[in-house]
Amino acid sequence: MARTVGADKAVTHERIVQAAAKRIRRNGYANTSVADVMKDAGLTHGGFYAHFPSREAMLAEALDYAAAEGVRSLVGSASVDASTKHEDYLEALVDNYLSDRHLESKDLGCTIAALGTETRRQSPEIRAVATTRIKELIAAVGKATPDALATISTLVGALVIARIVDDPELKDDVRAAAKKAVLKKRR
Amino acid sequence: MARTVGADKAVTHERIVQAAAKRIRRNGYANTSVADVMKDAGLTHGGFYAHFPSREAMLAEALDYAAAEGVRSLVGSASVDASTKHEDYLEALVDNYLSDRHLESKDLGCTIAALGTETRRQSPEIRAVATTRIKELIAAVGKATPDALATISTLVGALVIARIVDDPELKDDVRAAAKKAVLKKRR
Amino acid sequence: MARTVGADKAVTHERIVQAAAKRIRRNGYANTSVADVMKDAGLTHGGFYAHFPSREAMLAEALDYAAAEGVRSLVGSASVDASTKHEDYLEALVDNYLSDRHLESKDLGCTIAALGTETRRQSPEIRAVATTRIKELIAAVGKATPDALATISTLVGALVIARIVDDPELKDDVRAAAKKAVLKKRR
Amino acid sequence: MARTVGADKAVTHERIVQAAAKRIRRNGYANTSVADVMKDAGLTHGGFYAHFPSREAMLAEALDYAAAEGVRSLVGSASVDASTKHEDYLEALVDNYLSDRHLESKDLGCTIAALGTETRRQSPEIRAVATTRIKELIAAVGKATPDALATISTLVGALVIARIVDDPELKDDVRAAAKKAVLKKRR
DNA sequence: ACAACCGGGACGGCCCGTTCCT
DNA sequence: AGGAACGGGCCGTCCCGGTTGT
Repeated sequence: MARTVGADKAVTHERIVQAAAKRIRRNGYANTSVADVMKDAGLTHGGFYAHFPSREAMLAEALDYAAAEGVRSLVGSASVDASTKHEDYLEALVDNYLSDRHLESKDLGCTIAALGTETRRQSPEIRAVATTRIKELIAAVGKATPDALATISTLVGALVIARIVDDPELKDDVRAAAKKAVLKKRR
Repeated sequence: MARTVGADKAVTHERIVQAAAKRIRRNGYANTSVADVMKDAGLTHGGFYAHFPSREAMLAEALDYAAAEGVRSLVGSASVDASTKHEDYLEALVDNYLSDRHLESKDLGCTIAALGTETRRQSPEIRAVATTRIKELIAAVGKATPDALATISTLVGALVIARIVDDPELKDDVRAAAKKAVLKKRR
Repeated sequence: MARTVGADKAVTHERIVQAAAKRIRRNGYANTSVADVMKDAGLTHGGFYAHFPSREAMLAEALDYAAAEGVRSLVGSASVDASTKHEDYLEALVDNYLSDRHLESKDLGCTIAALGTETRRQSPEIRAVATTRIKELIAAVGKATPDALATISTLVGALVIARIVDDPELKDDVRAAAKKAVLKKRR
Repeated sequence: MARTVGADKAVTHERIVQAAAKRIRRNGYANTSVADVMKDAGLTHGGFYAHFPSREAMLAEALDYAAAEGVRSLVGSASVDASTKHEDYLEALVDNYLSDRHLESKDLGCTIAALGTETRRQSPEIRAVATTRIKELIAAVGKATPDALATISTLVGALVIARIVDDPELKDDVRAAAKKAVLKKRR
């Protein structure tokens, strides 16, 4: 549709951000080049600086987008409604987080488990974005358990470790241990 | 520069590995250049390929060295001896892991918390090294608690998160929650 | 001592400087790219930063080289020896400066007439180099006439103007007027 | 931005030329980008090619405008009227040209002293424009002295040199020598 | 034989002049 | 006249061989 020209630009901007959000989770910040992102978005690298003042700014937006999506998918996927009991909700959430799909996912999912150790070395702007979204995540998980901080820590750590190791059995053990630890606390 | 004339080749090799081990934790794999490492080691980058077949191989050795050191420092710092009670040992270990010094440390300490999310994207060789060292870490922590897997997950996750966020209060909350969760399980 | 290797590097360095010295006079600073200079020097641009910390530093060296050569060619070409009288020396110098060869020269000759108005906009480092060489030029011309400053100004101005205009007659008029003005003062 | 709705196209054209005229004197041809000029003119760079067939054509017009203004300011500032004696007129003109204000001026004043050495490397169109305006300048100065060509050469050369050097004393010496040389000839 | 070094090719982010389509 | 996009170029950096002197 030939809507407003400004809308076109906003749409393109969003497309770039989405492409970048995928790329950073899959390849990390350092291996996310402007040209690659633009190509993923169906554009050439020439027009990039009409949309962002710098690569840095794009990365910040991409992280924001990715992290928001991560929170949504974590909370939302735990098919929850008003009638769900807290215990069931928490268990669904944990199962979702530690699921094979999430574990193997490369360009979606939790940004802490995907970019955590790299985010520390990014600019203050990016870290501020991360901080905001982490607080959001904490608030969301807080609805399921009073131990949101420890729960998130355990889940993130387990996923990071499980994603590193090449031993399938160890992968499973880590996840099982994390699940048990998180749910045990509820008793 | 004829400063390494008397040096054994193995010694030079080791010096390069140590320099790289520091650099990868501080800057990540991607931001660790051959030239920088060699400069840190007091050499020129010209002779690098006399010591390693590729940058990749150096990174693998560097991770191995860094991870071994990480395990040692984690276990060793919790000044433990045969007479120490398990509860005290675990608490010392946790306090050490979550200490300000470790949190702020940039070129030393736990390699999972420093390089975890990047290691997933490295070569199989590097991941194999990581896997071996992680198992070693699990065994070491297993001497302090039967819940080694969950304990490590929680600690790693907490440190990763605390290192990302720019909110000091949140930093402390995350660490406190992790400590409580880890020690509570012992009761 | 590995001086032949080092000498090789010094030779290459010099070759790059010479190529750059030609290029800046022919094309100006702005149109002198690192890749072009390296190509002129028979190299690829990949190795450039082993010889210079930055393009800027190369430009400064290139200007220094070009200006020194300019002074030499101006003074030296005025075939002068101990027996030459001052009047003859000055006239030879002026004729040389205003000669067709110098006028048409694109990559050799006086750097003030070639780069003067661009040098003003360069970095302080480059302007410092230019200042030093200009003082050298003044001293050299001062051996031929007490009015070195005015003489140089007139000659430079005339050459700049003659090089701009596309009217051959005007070119000649400007040069003739400058010559007359410079030599008249000696009477 | 509908701010030029009522503006005549010729007016906009003129505004662009004026902005470009300032920019080329301040930054040189090479550092004058289409986008910057348009921004200075209060427009976006999208509409540029509705006014000029190319950047080159704009530069030619800009030089023409700048040079015409340069001639006007040089002759006009030497507040002259029919009753002014030639000697006084010439002195006023020289003082004006060598004034601190003109020396320090970055986006106004004599285009030969501002763009001389760069103009040589521009297209024939631009050089033709320059030639025409230089002849105009010669005619204007010719009303004050029969030695217009030498006078202009000396003044331009002095200003170019004084603008390069970073030594304030040398700056003054060059200007003083040029003034003396130009006025001495009248005796 | 071996370590150091110079050099090469490629790619990174950023910017520019220009065109197409409104 | 504007907005969006394109293709190419530039500076700087990287990882890695070929060559050379010891």
